[in-house]
Amino acid sequence: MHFKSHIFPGRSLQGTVFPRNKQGIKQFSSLSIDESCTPTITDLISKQHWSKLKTHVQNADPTTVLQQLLNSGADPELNLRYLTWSQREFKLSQSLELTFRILHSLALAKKYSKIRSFLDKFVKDEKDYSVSAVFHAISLSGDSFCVKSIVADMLVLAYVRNLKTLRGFEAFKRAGDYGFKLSVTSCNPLLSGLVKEGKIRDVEFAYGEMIKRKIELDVISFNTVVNGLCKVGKLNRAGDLTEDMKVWGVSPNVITYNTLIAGYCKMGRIGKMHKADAVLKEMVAKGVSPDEVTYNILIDGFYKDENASGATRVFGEMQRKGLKPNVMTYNILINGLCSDKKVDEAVALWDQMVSSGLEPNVVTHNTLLNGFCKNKTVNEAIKLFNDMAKKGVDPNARTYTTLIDAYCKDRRLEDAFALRDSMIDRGVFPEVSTYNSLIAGLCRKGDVEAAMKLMDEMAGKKLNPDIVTYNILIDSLCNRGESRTAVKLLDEIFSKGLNPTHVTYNTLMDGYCREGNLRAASNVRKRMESKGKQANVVTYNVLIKGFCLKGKLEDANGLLNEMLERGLVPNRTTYEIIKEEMMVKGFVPDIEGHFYNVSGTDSKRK
DNA sequence: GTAGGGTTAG
Repeated sequence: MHFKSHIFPGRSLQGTVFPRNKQGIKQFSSLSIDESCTPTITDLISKQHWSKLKTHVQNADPTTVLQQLLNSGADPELNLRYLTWSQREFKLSQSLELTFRILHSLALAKKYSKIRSFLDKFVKDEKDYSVSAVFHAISLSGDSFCVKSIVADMLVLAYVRNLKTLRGFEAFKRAGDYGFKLSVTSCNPLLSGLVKEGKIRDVEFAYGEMIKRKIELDVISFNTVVNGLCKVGKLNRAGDLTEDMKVWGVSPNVITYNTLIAGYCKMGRIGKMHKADAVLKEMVAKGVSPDEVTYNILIDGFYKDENASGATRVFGEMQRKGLKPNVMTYNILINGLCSDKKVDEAVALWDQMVSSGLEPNVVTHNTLLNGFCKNKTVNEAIKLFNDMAKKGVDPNARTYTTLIDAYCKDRRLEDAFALRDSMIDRGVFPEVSTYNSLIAGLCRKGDVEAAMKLMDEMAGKKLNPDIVTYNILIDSLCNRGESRTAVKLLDEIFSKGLNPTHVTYNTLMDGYCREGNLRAASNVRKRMESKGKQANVVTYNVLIKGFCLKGKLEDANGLLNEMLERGLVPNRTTYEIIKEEMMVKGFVPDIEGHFYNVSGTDSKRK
């Protein structure tokens, strides 16, 4: 018997005009429903007799059938099953209204996991639905405001978990418009997603909204926002937030403090490790005990600040406190020693690590491998690389990239490309950085054509050039005295949605400086600053060098003063560039490397 | 299952 004739014998469904309820959803009159029909359909759905169901409904409008099911009060789970089946079978999208009415009824029945998995698929292949249309559908989906909030909440989470953070944020805002109450369970991942995408303004907006909407923020919410603020260098705001959270009855925990410490460590400011140490003292004073992570962050911070003795001191303190160094601690130490060119000590530490019962992981291997490479002992690196296979530590893309880069820098391009082939053979997929190393190698050789060919190969593998790729190209052009061509790449960078980094601008400035075009260099600086990027130490080094080369020592000195006033720490290069000139002008460096003006009355210029 | 730490390319 045919489904169509079952419901409305002798009438075409499509032509039927149904009365609408107040929400504008078509409704069946109870009189027009053949009571025996829905049980048949629900029975077929529950038994998953899809082909029978298909013959049953094929001449009916699938949407109308869905409405029929909804209004018959059938099990929402079966309605959902019919919904997904009909969409797949008839290659159509059921209306948002009906879809969310089903979700509403599922939520009423507390079948949350069904909703979760449905929404997961929904946000994955949702076509042109605007978030506002979806929210309109939610608002019409039923009577229970509370249940609608739950569905909205799950929708936000579904967006975020499927990396559609922007839509998640949009949904978060819409939820506010409708007054739906969201939970920290979805807001926290949203905050976290926004932080990962560097959308700190949105993070701050969402945070403010959460407070306004009286969503009870937990320690994770605060820590996520603190982390976001730290990532963009807003350390003061991050610190304030740590105070604010107490007002909301949430106490900072070890993760809050670790995040702050890491924030200070990553900042290129003068006295940053002093600040980091201050946070450490503060947390102890507040009764929060530092853990392994705290010490790992500090050790790494001291090494990156080129303060090996500080790092050693903290490492000792960690052990005195009874905290056991873990694999990551050793990785940090080994990396620190390698960057301090003390590869032998790094190897000794590796042995110490092994004898303490810890197993070097792939990062440990990559770190030491890199140490060997950077210290011109590529053969040692190869030995270590071969050891990995024996020990069953799988090399990853970074392992290969490190070696490939070393080969390239060693002008062994053939070996580099052979390694690229071998990694592919072993199922390790090259990354953009792998190609970047190879492109840089070819550029160094002056083989721009081959570099371009490699870019095509990347495109074929769906690997998009990143900002480093462009920086390499820019550097290569600048080295050939084609800074004017290089600067044109900036537009292309923006058009690809990439953001130039300090390196990008600094490389261009360096190019112009070496061409003696200080005016163009300072224009690049202006352009950089107009994008909200302040000159960093390298910027100053490049410009100071440019001025020195032109004999404009007054200007060079002015730049040095400017960088000191801005709290930037001149590095070894800065001093190497200007040492002679500065000494001539009556400045001598002190032990810490800061200049005293011995001829003037100025106090120490830090 | 939710928040913090380490390795590559410029």
